[in-house]
Amino acid sequence: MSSRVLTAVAWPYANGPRHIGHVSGFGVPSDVFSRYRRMAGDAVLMVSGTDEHGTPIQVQADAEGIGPRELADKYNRVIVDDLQGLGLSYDLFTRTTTSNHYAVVQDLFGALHRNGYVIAKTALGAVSPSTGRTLPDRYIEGTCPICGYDGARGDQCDDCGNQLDPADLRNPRSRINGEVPRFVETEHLYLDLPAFAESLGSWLAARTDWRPNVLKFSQNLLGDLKPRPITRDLDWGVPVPLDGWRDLPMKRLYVWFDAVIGYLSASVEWARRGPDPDGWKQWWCDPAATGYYFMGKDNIVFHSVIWPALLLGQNGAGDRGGEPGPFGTLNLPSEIVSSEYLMMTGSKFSTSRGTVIYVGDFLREFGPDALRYFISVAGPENQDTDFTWDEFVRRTNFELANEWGNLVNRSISMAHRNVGAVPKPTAPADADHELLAIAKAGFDTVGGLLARSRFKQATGEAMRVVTAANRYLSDQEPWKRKDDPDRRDTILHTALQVVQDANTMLTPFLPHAAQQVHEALGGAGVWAAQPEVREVAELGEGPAYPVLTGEYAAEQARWASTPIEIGRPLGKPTPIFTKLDPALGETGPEW
RNA sequence: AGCGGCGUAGCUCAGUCGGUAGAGCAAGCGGCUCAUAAUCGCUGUGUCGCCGGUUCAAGUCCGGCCGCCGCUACCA
Repeated sequence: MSSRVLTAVAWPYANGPRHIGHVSGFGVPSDVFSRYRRMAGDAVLMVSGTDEHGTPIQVQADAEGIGPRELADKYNRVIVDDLQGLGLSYDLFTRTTTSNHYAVVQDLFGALHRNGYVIAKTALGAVSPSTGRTLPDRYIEGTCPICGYDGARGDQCDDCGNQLDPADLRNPRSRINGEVPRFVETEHLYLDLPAFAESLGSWLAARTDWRPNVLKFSQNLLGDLKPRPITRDLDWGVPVPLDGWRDLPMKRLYVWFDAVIGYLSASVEWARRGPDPDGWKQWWCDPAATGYYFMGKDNIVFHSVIWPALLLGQNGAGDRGGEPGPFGTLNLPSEIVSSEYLMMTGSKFSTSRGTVIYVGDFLREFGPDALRYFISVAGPENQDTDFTWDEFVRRTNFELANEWGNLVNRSISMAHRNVGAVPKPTAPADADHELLAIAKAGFDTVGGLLARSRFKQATGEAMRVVTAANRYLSDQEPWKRKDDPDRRDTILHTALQVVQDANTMLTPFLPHAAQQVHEALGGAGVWAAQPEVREVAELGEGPAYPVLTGEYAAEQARWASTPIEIGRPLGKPTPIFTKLDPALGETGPEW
């Protein structure tokens, strides 16, 4: 039975290249999940894109001496290439600077506004005198009025920990250029979050299947909901679609507001580029469809509280009611899958401290599957986890190359040398049935774990099948059966069938290697499809841009045991995984 | 400061509903030689951070403390 699954992947911010911590949070888990669901026969729509608005983009653009659009273009391409290289199977990976995105954001804003969930307030805000742009609290520093610490930020003093109002700082200055900010009365629009307290509360109360920490964290926030600004004084962003605001050059929608709507806008863009422009509704408006959101833990609040509030508001289902907006009645998230942090010797990745590993560097050196495997089996699924080169080398050499790669190699080598093709089994023995049964059971076990996003355990269970096959070969010793070719061929056939099964189970984690194993087993065509970069024309006004998409429906991989074809010719295999130099484990790479 | 999380074998980590503590790696011994010196078997180790409480029974629930980490609304 096929069901519609929306995989909504957090949007990487396009102010620089992404590091392996980023992709361990949103990237690899979402792709493993999506590939599994597709193999299991579900109709998956996996969308994301680069998040390209906001002050940090503007600041970075200033630092590089280019415009924000140029900066976004630059890092959008870098990120698209990285994600393509990792094999993340997006149906559409787009960006927030498209006319389609602008239109969806403005339409959703309009619905919220009509339903009464947007309020205007005037507040004292800091602006940069030289540019006139909003200076976000965290870009202001000065002397803490409470403890006298000089490096206090506008929102909080790092020394005494008190929350601050930037207007209270003594000697306030901009961290961007040192100038003294001007505090001016400025009017902004706010999302009236308190008007969702009840509707959000009852929705959250029904989320009994969520991970307890996510649920509890979200429910705690409900007690202290405050209106949240959705506009900024900035010239880089989506214009506010209201009379009197539309043409103001220094009023734009706040980046968080437009970014989180990207899940919807990307789905709409995907449909508009396909045969049915309304196709996105199957994933968003059918109550039977499910939506899984993947992100790092710092992003939980946006997905468990704020995005649901926007959806409720659009639907006219907040505490004040209203009418459904132009998108009809949209589904709220089914599941929030958040990751903890991948750490580097006990602390966060940090560009400034030099403790950072960029995705692009990593891929060029080690390829995608070793990283995908490491993140799946040793990633920060339940708690912060250290990345060490030592463990990476060990996982790659022992688990991927020795246990799995060598199983593939030894099985196919023997069949190639003795038969030259997939051998024909005769009378299977108990041991053969037992191994086949272990493999068969693996589909249910591993599949069940993947459906619940338990990636570490799922990887372990899949590898258990590999271990069982290695043990089987040791026990059955087909290389000693020269005088009994029927028995030998039966053993080899059984081993190859389990290699096929294990390869199927490992496909979500190791899609590139899975394709190679498929071919080594004599298979033709696409086993596991990969995303590709396509240059597409803007749907409205604007330049062409690259997107990630793919023909995943055409792949052969199915979540079931596929019988290997007797007599199919087998060539001499070459190792699928190359081992890393153990010295790497001690020193790390050159860079 | 508030909120959240973590503290389990030398290392990295699992432990759903409370019921005699687990896996992998590392170490040692042995088997096998088909395979990328690969693989298979056997062998240890734990005051489950500390103190107290609930319970017939606590790694698991409750309270307090110590240590580490993260978030606090734009750094996964």
